[in-house]
Amino acid sequence: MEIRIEDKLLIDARTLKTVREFAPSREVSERICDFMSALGDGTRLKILSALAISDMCVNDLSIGLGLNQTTVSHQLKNLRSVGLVKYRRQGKINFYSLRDKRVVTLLNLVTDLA
Amino acid sequence: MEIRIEDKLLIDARTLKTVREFAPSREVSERICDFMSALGDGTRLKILSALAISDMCVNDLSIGLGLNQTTVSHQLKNLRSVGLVKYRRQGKINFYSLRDKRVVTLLNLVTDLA
DNA sequence: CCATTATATTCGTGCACTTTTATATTCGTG
DNA sequence: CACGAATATAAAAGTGCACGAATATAATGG
Repeated sequence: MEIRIEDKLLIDARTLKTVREFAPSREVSERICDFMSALGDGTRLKILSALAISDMCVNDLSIGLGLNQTTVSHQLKNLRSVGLVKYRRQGKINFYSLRDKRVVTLLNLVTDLA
Repeated sequence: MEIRIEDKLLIDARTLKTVREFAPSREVSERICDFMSALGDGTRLKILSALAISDMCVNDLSIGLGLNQTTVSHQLKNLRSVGLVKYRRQGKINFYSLRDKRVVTLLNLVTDLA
């Protein structure tokens, strides 16, 4: 009679099943990771914190936060790609804002936990 | 008369002041970033999702999730260093668990947002 | 149409992080 | 004590990513 790999585990088969079912799917996991990674960077955190107060254009973010313009532009692109910010164009100026205000809630929760 | 850099901004001085005051301090920002980065990795997310179901030892995590033992060990160390998990030793076995169940709440919130 | 302002993009570089391979450590058992 | 199991650590290899310099694009004003 053969011995399955699961028989070597300390946890029971039922728990293992639950663990595997609870695990986020490949796509969901990837979305979550991208989302969290976006919040796991000092520069992006600064930008988000600023946008939590007020919509701002790239130049204001750059000068107001003391960051290079290209750096801000880069990170805004990243934040856009994971859907954290949006912008509206007005002439030659781009006004950026948070796409979902719940991000502020999230940031507060994390600040408590961290 | 001199022109200060702030005079070039579109946002008013008052808003700028608020933005700068709201910005998390260096240390807080770093803690948040570390914390979020820890959640921004597929392997660590798997481990945390598993621990959300049940305390588990390294070997069970390794086999149950299909990951190398050393990889699990490394990532558990990372998760420990940001205070996301803890463990209790029992003989030669280390049982890992979530340090704060609110992490599950956080994960659910993020899953909604992402 | 030229200059200027605001923003984006391309590209190169350096650094940090993940993973793996190999080895060490710790603990239980015969 | 010798051995095997469970875990950790060290070293090496591969990868990704943030940042900045230079350049491009787009819009406005003269």
